[in-house]
Amino acid sequence: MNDVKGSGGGLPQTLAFRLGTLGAVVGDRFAGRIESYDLKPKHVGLLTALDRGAAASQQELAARLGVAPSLVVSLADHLERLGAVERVRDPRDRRRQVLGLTDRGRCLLADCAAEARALDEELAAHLTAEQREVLRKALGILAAEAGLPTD
Amino acid sequence: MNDVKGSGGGLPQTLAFRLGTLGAVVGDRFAGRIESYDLKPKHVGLLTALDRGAAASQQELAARLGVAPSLVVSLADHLERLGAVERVRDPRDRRRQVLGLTDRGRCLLADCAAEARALDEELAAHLTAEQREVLRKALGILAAEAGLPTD
DNA sequence: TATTGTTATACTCTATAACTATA
DNA sequence: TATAGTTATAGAGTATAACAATA
Repeated sequence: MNDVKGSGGGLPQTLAFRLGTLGAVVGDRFAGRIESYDLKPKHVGLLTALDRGAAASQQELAARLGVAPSLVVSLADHLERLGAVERVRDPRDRRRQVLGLTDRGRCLLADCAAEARALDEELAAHLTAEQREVLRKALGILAAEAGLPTD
Repeated sequence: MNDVKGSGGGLPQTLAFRLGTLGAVVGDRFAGRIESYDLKPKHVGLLTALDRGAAASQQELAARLGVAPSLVVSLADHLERLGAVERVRDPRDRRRQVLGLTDRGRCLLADCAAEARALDEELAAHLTAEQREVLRKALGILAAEAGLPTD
Protein backbone atom coordinates (compact mmCIF):
# COMPACT_ATOMS: atom_id res chain seq x y z
CA MET A 1 0.00 0.00 0.00
CA ASN A 2 2.71 2.39 0.97
CA ASP A 3 6.01 3.07 -0.75
CA VAL A 4 8.54 0.34 -0.61
CA LYS A 5 11.48 2.08 0.93
CA GLY A 6 10.09 4.13 3.75
CA SER A 7 7.86 6.93 4.83
CA GLY A 8 9.33 9.70 2.75
CA GLY A 9 6.84 9.03 0.01
CA GLY A 10 9.61 9.23 -2.53
CA LEU A 11 11.03 12.54 -1.38
CA PRO A 12 14.46 11.69 -2.85
CA GLN A 13 12.80 11.19 -6.22
CA THR A 14 11.33 14.67 -6.44
CA LEU A 15 12.91 17.34 -8.60
CA ALA A 16 12.98 19.68 -5.63
CA PHE A 17 15.04 17.31 -3.49
CA ARG A 18 17.38 16.35 -6.29
CA LEU A 19 17.94 19.92 -7.46
CA GLY A 20 18.48 21.15 -3.93
CA THR A 21 20.94 18.46 -2.89
CA LEU A 22 22.78 18.30 -6.20
CA GLY A 23 22.94 22.08 -6.33
CA ALA A 24 24.69 22.15 -2.96
CA VAL A 25 27.20 19.49 -3.98
CA VAL A 26 27.90 21.03 -7.38
CA GLY A 27 28.17 24.49 -5.85
CA ASP A 28 30.76 23.24 -3.39
CA ARG A 29 32.77 21.55 -6.11
CA PHE A 30 32.66 24.65 -8.28
CA ALA A 31 33.73 26.73 -5.28
CA GLY A 32 36.71 24.44 -4.82
CA ARG A 33 37.71 24.88 -8.44
CA ILE A 34 37.64 28.68 -8.42
CA GLU A 35 39.27 29.02 -5.03
CA SER A 36 42.68 29.43 -6.62
CA TYR A 37 41.43 32.53 -8.44
CA ASP A 38 40.45 33.98 -5.07
CA LEU A 39 36.82 33.92 -6.14
CA LYS A 40 33.66 32.46 -4.68
CA PRO A 41 30.44 31.59 -6.49
CA LYS A 42 28.81 34.89 -5.53
CA HIS A 43 31.68 36.81 -7.12
CA VAL A 44 31.19 34.83 -10.30
CA GLY A 45 27.49 35.62 -10.14
CA LEU A 46 28.27 39.32 -10.00
CA LEU A 47 30.78 39.10 -12.83
CA THR A 48 28.24 37.20 -14.89
CA ALA A 49 25.57 39.82 -14.27
CA LEU A 50 28.00 42.55 -15.36
CA ASP A 51 29.04 40.58 -18.42
CA ARG A 52 25.50 40.16 -19.56
CA GLY A 53 24.11 43.66 -19.27
CA ALA A 54 25.27 47.19 -19.55
CA ALA A 55 27.37 48.44 -16.68
CA ALA A 56 25.03 48.90 -13.78
CA SER A 57 24.76 50.65 -10.47
CA GLN A 58 25.31 48.61 -7.35
CA GLN A 59 21.68 48.84 -6.33
CA GLU A 60 20.54 47.51 -9.66
CA LEU A 61 23.01 44.65 -9.31
CA ALA A 62 21.73 43.85 -5.85
CA ALA A 63 18.20 43.57 -7.19
CA ARG A 64 19.34 41.38 -10.09
CA LEU A 65 21.25 39.04 -7.82
CA GLY A 66 18.60 39.04 -5.14
CA VAL A 67 20.99 40.03 -2.37
CA ALA A 68 21.31 43.01 -0.03
CA PRO A 69 23.02 46.11 -1.44
CA SER A 70 25.61 45.94 1.31
CA LEU A 71 26.68 42.54 0.03
CA VAL A 72 27.28 43.97 -3.43
CA VAL A 73 29.62 46.45 -1.78
CA SER A 74 31.81 43.78 -0.29
CA LEU A 75 31.73 41.63 -3.43
CA ALA A 76 32.67 44.66 -5.53
CA ASP A 77 35.40 45.64 -3.06
CA HIS A 78 36.96 42.25 -3.45
CA LEU A 79 36.65 42.22 -7.24
CA GLU A 80 38.08 45.73 -7.41
CA ARG A 81 41.10 44.62 -5.38
CA LEU A 82 41.57 41.83 -7.91
CA GLY A 83 41.35 44.36 -10.73
CA ALA A 84 38.32 42.56 -12.17
CA VAL A 85 35.88 45.47 -11.99
CA GLU A 86 36.16 49.22 -11.78
CA ARG A 87 33.88 51.73 -10.15
CA VAL A 88 33.14 54.87 -12.11
CA ARG A 89 31.15 57.74 -10.68
CA ASP A 90 28.19 58.58 -12.84
CA PRO A 91 28.80 62.24 -13.81
CA ARG A 92 25.06 62.89 -14.08
CA ASP A 93 24.41 61.62 -10.58
CA ARG A 94 27.50 61.56 -8.52
CA ARG A 95 25.89 59.33 -5.92
CA ARG A 96 25.92 56.38 -8.29
CA GLN A 97 28.91 54.08 -8.67
CA VAL A 98 28.67 52.35 -12.00
CA LEU A 99 30.45 49.00 -12.07
CA GLY A 100 32.17 47.82 -15.19
CA LEU A 101 34.11 44.71 -16.13
CA THR A 102 37.79 45.15 -16.87
CA ASP A 103 39.82 43.04 -19.26
CA ARG A 104 41.13 41.23 -16.23
CA GLY A 105 37.56 40.58 -15.13
CA ARG A 106 36.63 39.19 -18.53
CA CYS A 107 39.68 36.99 -18.39
CA LEU A 108 38.76 35.69 -14.94
CA LEU A 109 35.23 35.04 -16.07
CA ALA A 110 36.51 33.04 -19.02
CA ASP A 111 38.66 31.01 -16.64
CA CYS A 112 35.63 30.29 -14.46
CA ALA A 113 33.63 29.23 -17.48
CA ALA A 114 36.39 26.80 -18.41
CA GLU A 115 36.31 25.38 -14.88
CA ALA A 116 32.55 24.97 -15.13
CA ARG A 117 32.86 23.13 -18.45
CA ALA A 118 35.49 20.84 -16.95
CA LEU A 119 33.19 20.15 -14.04
CA ASP A 120 30.39 19.42 -16.51
CA GLU A 121 32.53 16.73 -18.05
CA GLU A 122 33.00 15.09 -14.68
CA LEU A 123 29.33 15.37 -13.79
CA ALA A 124 27.85 14.17 -17.03
CA ALA A 125 30.41 11.50 -17.80
CA HIS A 126 27.82 8.77 -17.50
CA LEU A 127 25.04 10.48 -19.41
CA THR A 128 24.35 9.92 -23.07
CA ALA A 129 24.73 12.88 -25.40
CA GLU A 130 20.98 13.00 -25.72
CA GLN A 131 20.42 12.96 -21.98
CA ARG A 132 22.90 15.78 -21.57
CA GLU A 133 21.14 17.90 -24.14
CA VAL A 134 17.68 17.37 -22.72
CA LEU A 135 19.01 18.01 -19.23
CA ARG A 136 20.68 21.26 -20.28
CA LYS A 137 17.59 22.43 -22.06
CA ALA A 138 15.19 21.54 -19.26
CA LEU A 139 17.38 23.24 -16.67
CA GLY A 140 17.48 26.27 -18.96
CA ILE A 141 13.70 26.46 -18.94
CA LEU A 142 13.59 26.22 -15.15
CA ALA A 143 16.36 28.81 -14.82
CA ALA A 144 14.52 31.22 -17.11
CA GLU A 145 11.36 30.88 -15.06
CA ALA A 146 13.35 31.60 -11.92
CA GLY A 147 14.77 34.76 -13.47
CA LEU A 148 18.30 33.40 -13.62
CA PRO A 149 20.79 33.99 -16.44
CA THR A 150 20.40 31.47 -19.23
CA ASP A 151 22.72 32.44 -22.03
CA MET B 1 34.96 34.51 -33.22
CA ASN B 2 34.03 34.76 -29.62
CA ASP B 3 30.70 34.07 -27.99
CA VAL B 4 27.97 36.47 -28.85
CA LYS B 5 26.84 37.63 -25.46
CA GLY B 6 30.00 38.27 -23.53
CA SER B 7 33.15 36.94 -22.06
CA GLY B 8 31.71 34.25 -19.89
CA GLY B 9 32.15 31.72 -22.63
CA GLY B 10 28.66 30.48 -21.98
CA LEU B 11 29.07 29.98 -18.26
CA PRO B 12 25.31 30.32 -17.72
CA GLN B 13 24.78 27.47 -20.14
CA THR B 14 26.87 24.97 -18.23
CA LEU B 15 25.28 22.28 -16.10
CA ALA B 16 27.43 23.36 -13.18
CA PHE B 17 26.17 26.94 -13.23
CA ARG B 18 22.56 25.96 -13.78
CA LEU B 19 22.55 23.27 -11.12
CA GLY B 20 24.27 25.52 -8.63
CA THR B 21 22.02 28.54 -9.11
CA LEU B 22 18.80 26.56 -9.48
CA GLY B 23 19.70 24.45 -6.49
CA ALA B 24 20.03 27.55 -4.36
CA VAL B 25 16.69 28.95 -5.53
CA VAL B 26 14.86 25.65 -5.17
CA GLY B 27 16.43 25.04 -1.78
CA ASP B 28 15.21 28.42 -0.56
CA ARG B 29 11.71 27.79 -1.84
CA PHE B 30 11.62 24.37 -0.23
CA ALA B 31 12.88 25.89 3.02
CA GLY B 32 10.02 28.38 2.90
CA ARG B 33 7.51 25.57 2.48
CA ILE B 34 8.72 23.50 5.43
CA GLU B 35 9.23 26.47 7.73
CA SER B 36 5.79 25.98 9.24
CA TYR B 37 6.81 22.50 10.39
CA ASP B 38 9.77 24.07 12.21
CA LEU B 39 12.14 22.21 9.92
CA LYS B 40 15.00 23.23 7.67
CA PRO B 41 16.41 21.34 4.71
CA LYS B 42 19.21 19.82 6.80
CA HIS B 43 16.65 18.36 9.21
CA VAL B 44 14.84 16.80 6.29
CA GLY B 45 18.13 15.42 5.07
CA LEU B 46 18.71 13.74 8.40
CA LEU B 47 15.17 12.37 8.54
CA THR B 48 15.60 11.03 5.03
CA ALA B 49 18.86 9.33 5.93
CA LEU B 50 17.17 7.70 8.91
CA ASP B 51 14.18 6.66 6.84
CA ARG B 52 16.33 4.95 4.28
CA GLY B 53 18.67 2.90 6.40
CA ALA B 54 18.68 1.10 9.65
CA ALA B 55 18.80 3.28 12.72
CA ALA B 56 22.30 4.66 12.89
CA SER B 57 24.74 6.23 15.30
CA GLN B 58 25.28 9.94 15.06
CA GLN B 59 28.80 9.55 13.72
CA GLU B 60 27.58 7.32 10.91
CA LEU B 61 24.91 9.88 10.10
CA ALA B 62 27.47 12.68 10.03
CA ALA B 63 29.53 10.76 7.51
CA ARG B 64 26.47 10.00 5.38
CA LEU B 65 25.38 13.62 5.33
CA GLY B 66 28.88 14.95 4.91
CA VAL B 67 28.66 17.28 7.88
CA ALA B 68 30.51 17.62 11.17
CA PRO B 69 29.40 15.30 13.98
CA SER B 70 28.64 18.28 16.17
CA LEU B 71 26.08 19.45 13.64
CA VAL B 72 24.28 16.12 13.85
CA VAL B 73 23.99 16.72 17.57
CA SER B 74 22.16 20.00 17.13
CA LEU B 75 19.98 18.67 14.32
CA ALA B 76 19.08 15.63 16.42
CA ASP B 77 18.42 17.83 19.46
CA HIS B 78 15.93 19.83 17.47
CA LEU B 79 14.26 16.78 15.96
CA GLU B 80 14.08 15.15 19.37
CA ARG B 81 12.32 18.21 20.78
CA LEU B 82 9.80 17.90 17.94
CA GLY B 83 9.32 14.23 18.80
CA ALA B 84 10.49 13.20 15.34
CA VAL B 85 13.43 11.05 16.44
CA GLU B 86 14.46 9.25 19.56
CA ARG B 87 17.88 8.51 20.94
CA VAL B 88 18.46 5.05 22.32
CA ARG B 89 21.68 4.01 24.03
CA ASP B 90 23.20 1.01 22.39
CA PRO B 91 23.34 -1.60 25.21
CA ARG B 92 26.39 -3.26 23.64
CA ASP B 93 28.33 0.01 23.51
CA ARG B 94 26.93 2.56 25.84
CA ARG B 95 28.85 5.36 24.15
CA ARG B 96 26.69 5.10 21.07
CA GLN B 97 23.39 6.92 20.74
CA VAL B 98 21.33 5.21 18.09
CA LEU B 99 18.85 7.48 16.39
CA GLY B 100 15.50 6.16 15.26
CA LEU B 101 12.51 7.69 13.48
CA THR B 102 9.30 7.94 15.47
CA ASP B 103 5.81 7.79 14.01
CA ARG B 104 5.72 11.53 14.33
CA GLY B 105 8.98 11.71 12.37
CA ARG B 106 7.58 9.53 9.62
CA CYS B 107 4.53 11.73 9.50
CA LEU B 108 6.62 14.89 9.22
CA LEU B 109 8.71 13.32 6.49
CA ALA B 110 5.58 12.45 4.55
CA ASP B 111 4.43 16.05 4.89
CA CYS B 112 7.76 17.29 3.55
CA ALA B 113 7.52 14.89 0.63
CA ALA B 114 4.09 16.30 -0.19
CA GLU B 115 5.53 19.82 -0.11
CA ALA B 116 8.31 18.74 -2.44
CA ARG B 117 5.83 17.24 -4.88
CA ALA B 118 3.77 20.42 -4.82
CA LEU B 119 6.93 22.42 -5.51
CA ASP B 120 7.72 20.06 -8.38
CA GLU B 121 4.40 20.94 -9.97
CA GLU B 122 5.25 24.62 -9.82
CA LEU B 123 8.76 24.09 -11.15
CA ALA B 124 7.96 21.76 -14.00
CA ALA B 125 4.71 23.37 -15.06
CA HIS B 126 6.17 24.35 -18.41
CA LEU B 127 7.97 21.11 -19.16
CA THR B 128 6.52 18.34 -21.27
CA ALA B 129 5.90 15.01 -19.62
CA GLU B 130 8.84 13.61 -21.53
CA GLN B 131 11.16 16.42 -20.48
CA ARG B 132 10.17 15.90 -16.87
CA GLU B 133 10.91 12.22 -17.04
CA VAL B 134 14.30 12.60 -18.69
CA LEU B 135 15.17 15.37 -16.25
CA ARG B 136 14.22 13.27 -13.25
CA LYS B 137 16.16 10.32 -14.53
CA ALA B 138 19.27 12.29 -15.43
CA LEU B 139 19.30 14.04 -12.06
CA GLY B 140 18.96 10.63 -10.46
CA ILE B 141 22.09 9.43 -12.22
CA LEU B 142 24.02 12.50 -11.12
CA ALA B 143 22.73 12.16 -7.56
CA ALA B 144 23.76 8.51 -7.43
CA GLU B 145 27.27 9.40 -8.57
CA ALA B 146 27.47 12.05 -5.89
CA GLY B 147 26.46 9.51 -3.25
CA LEU B 148 23.13 11.19 -2.56
CA PRO B 149 19.86 9.37 -1.82
CA THR B 150 18.00 8.44 -4.99
CA ASP B 151 14.96 6.42 -4.04
C1' DT C 1 44.69 4.72 24.89
C1' DA C 2 40.93 5.14 21.50
C1' DT C 3 36.26 6.35 20.41
C1' DT C 4 31.35 8.46 20.89
C1' DG C 5 28.83 12.08 21.87
C1' DT C 6 28.68 16.68 23.65
C1' DT C 7 29.94 21.41 24.65
C1' DA C 8 32.58 25.66 23.85
C1' DT C 9 34.42 28.56 20.73
C1' DA C 10 35.31 30.82 16.48
C1' DC C 11 34.63 31.78 11.77
C1' DT C 12 31.95 32.71 7.47
C1' DC C 13 28.16 34.55 5.28
C1' DT C 14 24.62 37.71 4.91
C1' DA C 15 21.00 40.92 6.35
C1' DT C 16 19.44 45.09 8.94
C1' DA C 17 20.21 49.47 10.43
C1' DA C 18 22.84 53.65 11.00
C1' DC C 19 25.61 56.98 8.56
C1' DT C 20 27.60 60.05 4.62
C1' DA C 21 27.38 62.33 0.40
C1' DT C 22 24.67 63.88 -3.21
C1' DA C 23 20.31 65.12 -5.26
C1' DT D 1 13.45 65.10 2.12
C1' DA D 2 14.90 61.18 -0.64
C1' DT D 3 18.34 58.15 -2.63
C1' DA D 4 23.15 55.65 -3.60
C1' DG D 5 26.63 53.85 -1.41
C1' DT D 6 29.09 52.60 2.67
C1' DT D 7 29.99 51.12 7.35
C1' DA D 8 28.70 48.97 11.72
C1' DT D 9 26.38 45.61 13.94
C1' DA D 10 23.99 41.35 14.66
C1' DG D 11 22.26 36.79 13.58
C1' DA D 12 22.28 32.22 11.46
C1' DG D 13 24.81 28.36 10.23
C1' DT D 14 28.58 25.44 10.58
C1' DA D 15 33.29 23.77 11.60
C1' DT D 16 37.19 22.97 14.88
C1' DA D 17 38.78 21.90 19.14
C1' DA D 18 38.34 20.79 23.98
C1' DC D 19 35.89 17.75 27.12
C1' DA D 20 33.31 13.73 29.35
C1' DA D 21 31.90 9.08 29.38
C1' DT D 22 32.70 4.59 27.94
C1' DA D 23 35.37 1.02 25.82
